[in-house]
Amino acid sequence: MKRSAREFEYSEDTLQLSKFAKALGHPARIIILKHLSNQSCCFTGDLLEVLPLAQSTISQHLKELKDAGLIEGEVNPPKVRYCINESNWKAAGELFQTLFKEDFSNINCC
Amino acid sequence: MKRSAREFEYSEDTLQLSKFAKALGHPARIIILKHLSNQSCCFTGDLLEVLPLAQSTISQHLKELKDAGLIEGEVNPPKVRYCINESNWKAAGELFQTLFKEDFSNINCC
DNA sequence: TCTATCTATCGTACATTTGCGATAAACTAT
DNA sequence: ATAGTTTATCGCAAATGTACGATAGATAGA
Repeated sequence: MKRSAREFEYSEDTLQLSKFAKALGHPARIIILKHLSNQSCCFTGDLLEVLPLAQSTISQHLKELKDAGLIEGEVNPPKVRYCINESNWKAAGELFQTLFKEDFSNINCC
Repeated sequence: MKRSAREFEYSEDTLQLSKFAKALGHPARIIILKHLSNQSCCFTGDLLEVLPLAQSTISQHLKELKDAGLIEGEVNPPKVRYCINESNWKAAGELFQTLFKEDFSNINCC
């Protein structure tokens, strides 16, 4: 096994899953996603009412969620409406479900 | 809404979910968890054969997974056997499932 | 006791993340 | 044109994450 992270290729699924997970790895972003998936639909920056963060910080979190593909924004000046990106959301859900499908209930381990 | 991250309390579920997600937010740790959940059972540091990383780095990743509660290690000198922490694994699976349960299939959005 | 094996931890370097205020950009409405 | 509203981006500081080699600790076996 190569001892260099550079030349190694993780599988596409592994990379995708870790990317989604990383995007979920901050409580503010969980709040945003919960908010977006509760609102039956889209949404703009009244996140300022929901999160204890500066506008610029929230904008940054939105950008990360967008870069991860979990949400998308529709410019509707001067506002921007954010929604869950449904296909990627579905894909993410499936990747997590696959990872956690083992239940170990009948395995006598350790 | 307070404009200070310090004094704000995220809900327990949100914090727990983001903590689990953060632990999953690196491909090496995904590999480790997949490996541990495929082996029907426990495991030690033959992760060196699986990952392109130095032993110390792998040890660090294991520590993060352990700190997040996703795995546990049983010292069995000079080796250490790592296993999925089943109850936390189950809890994590449920938290993710809850987050992703919406399917949006009948909502006309954006 | 000495050696070999396995793992954790330390120290270090570099990159990324998180947060803020200030500012710019884009459009509406006056 | 001007002013107001909303959001993104810049610049900065502090904290955290990632990776490595070197070293320490714990134990089994010679």
